[in-house]
Amino acid sequence: MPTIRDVARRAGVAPITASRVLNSPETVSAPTRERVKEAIEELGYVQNRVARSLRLKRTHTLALVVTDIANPFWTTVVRGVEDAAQGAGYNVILCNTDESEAKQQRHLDVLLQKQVDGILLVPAGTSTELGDWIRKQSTPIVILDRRVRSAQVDFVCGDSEGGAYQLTRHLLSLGHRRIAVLTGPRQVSTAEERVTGYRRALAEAGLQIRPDWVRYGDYSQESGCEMAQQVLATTPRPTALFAANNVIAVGALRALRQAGLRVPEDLSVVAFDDMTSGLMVEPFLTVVDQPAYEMGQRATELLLARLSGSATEIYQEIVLPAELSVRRSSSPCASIGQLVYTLPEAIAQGEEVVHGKIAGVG
Amino acid sequence: MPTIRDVARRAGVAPITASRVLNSPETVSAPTRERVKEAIEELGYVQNRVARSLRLKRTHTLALVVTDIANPFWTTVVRGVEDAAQGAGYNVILCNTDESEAKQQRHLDVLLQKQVDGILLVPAGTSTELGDWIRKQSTPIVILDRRVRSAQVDFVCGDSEGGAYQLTRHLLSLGHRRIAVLTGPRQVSTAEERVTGYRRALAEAGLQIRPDWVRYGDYSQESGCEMAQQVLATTPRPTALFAANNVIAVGALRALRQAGLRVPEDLSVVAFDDMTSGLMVEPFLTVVDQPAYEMGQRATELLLARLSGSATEIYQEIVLPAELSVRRSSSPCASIGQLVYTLPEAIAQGEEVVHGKIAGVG
DNA sequence: CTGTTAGCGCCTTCAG
DNA sequence: CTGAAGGCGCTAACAG
Repeated sequence: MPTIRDVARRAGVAPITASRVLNSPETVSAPTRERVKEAIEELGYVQNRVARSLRLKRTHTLALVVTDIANPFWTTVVRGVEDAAQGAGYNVILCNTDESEAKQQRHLDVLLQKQVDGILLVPAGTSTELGDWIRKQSTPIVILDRRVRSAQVDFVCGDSEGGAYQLTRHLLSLGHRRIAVLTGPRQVSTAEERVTGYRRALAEAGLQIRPDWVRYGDYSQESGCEMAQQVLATTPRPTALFAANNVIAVGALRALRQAGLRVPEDLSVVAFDDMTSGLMVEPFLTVVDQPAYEMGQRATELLLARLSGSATEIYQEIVLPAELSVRRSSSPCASIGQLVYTLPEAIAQGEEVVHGKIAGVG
Repeated sequence: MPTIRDVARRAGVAPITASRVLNSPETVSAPTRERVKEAIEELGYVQNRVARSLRLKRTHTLALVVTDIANPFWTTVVRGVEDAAQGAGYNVILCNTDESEAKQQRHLDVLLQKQVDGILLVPAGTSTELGDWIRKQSTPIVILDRRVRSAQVDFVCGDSEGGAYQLTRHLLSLGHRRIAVLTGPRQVSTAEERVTGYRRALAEAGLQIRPDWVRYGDYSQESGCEMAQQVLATTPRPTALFAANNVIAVGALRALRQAGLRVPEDLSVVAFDDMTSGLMVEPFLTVVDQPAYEMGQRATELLLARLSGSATEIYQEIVLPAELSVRRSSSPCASIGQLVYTLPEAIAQGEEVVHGKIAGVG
């Protein structure tokens, strides 16, 4: 492998001159430049960016640490990150944590050792002390999707609460009153915020929250299936299910099928996150869709801004809107045809009210 | 950022000793080792792997260049690569080419400059001279999915011809005679091999190939939609469509819906590649599924074997079997209820035979 | 078991 | 506009 010295020798110049031809050609006279370029061509010289990185203390490489790239939501985020990074001349190292904090820490350690210029991180599991750890690092880190405690960090996410609120409102507007939510781990902000949105919509409608219809799991298919089975075992059973992500939704739908229940005839199902990016022929599931691509893109732009030092000192929090797509999996509630939004309306309709809440649902 | 010299100074040893504690602890006496470890701890020392890579001429980084990570097939391959790489202590830089050879070459150049230890490449577009280029490089490269000309390279792929043959046989066994194939670019090996499998199955069944039922496109949804429209415009129109990948299938299904045709009642549809890895609730499409995860895994293992020099000198070609999953999108042909496999059988059933082929279909 | 020397390939400084 | 010297942080090779 020829080095820049070989190029220089062949062109009859000093190595630094060859270097300049590569990195700031305008500072070299045209004839010299030509000779160097010829030498490069003849030798098939390939610049060694590892040496360059060592010298410059910049690798032009970012890292993206996600829970699981196989989830189409993350796939799309990855694509957004990739495109934004490539556009700015950066490469991306991809890592999966599978929600394991140990794996996450191992990845982060290696990434810092490899001197990546910045890290985009979807915190795995609970990641309790991650916030403190991040603040100790000098490498810029942007957090995606899930809030970390003590949030003195840049953060980009979708509107979990708002999206959950929209989905729940949608179900309410279809006349559903008995709505269960199947969510992720209690410590994961998205899981909790989606429950919050659900609660808000129910509260606004004057409905009580029934605790056994709020189930926490681990964002896995198995968990979705189990949680669905659990809420189906309650009496009266819910008329609608809200799955807090796409994977849970799949698990829940499996449980429903196993129970011989049809969607939406017997039960409506709605979910957070779309299933696949455009590869669905006739999308079935009513969802709120987060702008996954944009999330990756914006997060990367924010990270790059930090790298170039052009970002303000204040940490940013970017919340992207989630958009409702009503499809076939949600339909009017068979038992209750009428929407009940407010307590006064409920009373007007002759609903029984107990302790300021509509009875018979909690 | 403390360096290994700082650690050494603090521990009262030479830098090389500190280095040894990191890289081959067993060669250092226990007490010295402890002192060095303490120093590392106290200083919060982080090894600089860029410097290490420069010295060792190994980066422990692989590159994976795919056409589009957003396609769930590639997503799964990526995951297989990731896992195999992580397991062996390697990181993966991900690049998308979007079928652009220019983009591909830009990526490859940078990756070589970054001194990646090996490259996994899904050749973009036609990549005519890629084979020659690869042989010139000293960096090990494993080709995925698509054959390159002059194949003195390691290669891992799914069984395109066999899979296409299976799908076509499946349609034939349902009584279909008028089967169109919608494939990718003529120069892409997978596109051509899938047509070959289709031809073989038809030939075996004694059926003529009708040229306007063999359409070449570019593996895009638009292309799939257009090709479907084109074959639908023929008379008599096909009773079954074979889409040579999942994206084409989606485009074709869109075209069918726009034309008001039901699947499978009016037309059967089968496809190469599954849609999403497990996120489909009730998979609809009959497909042959390539073992995408395993493909990534095997390719990575092969690459790693090359890196460690343990691989034989002979280039390997690994062809993984594709597996048929019969689902709802394919059903018995309405007009012909009976399977015709061989010419003699056809004659026995009173079919008109012209030039040794069954008439009325070509 | 430990240390000295030297150099991986590049680019910043400072001088010509 | 061009060059000489030096060092980024690390680890082989060779002493001791």
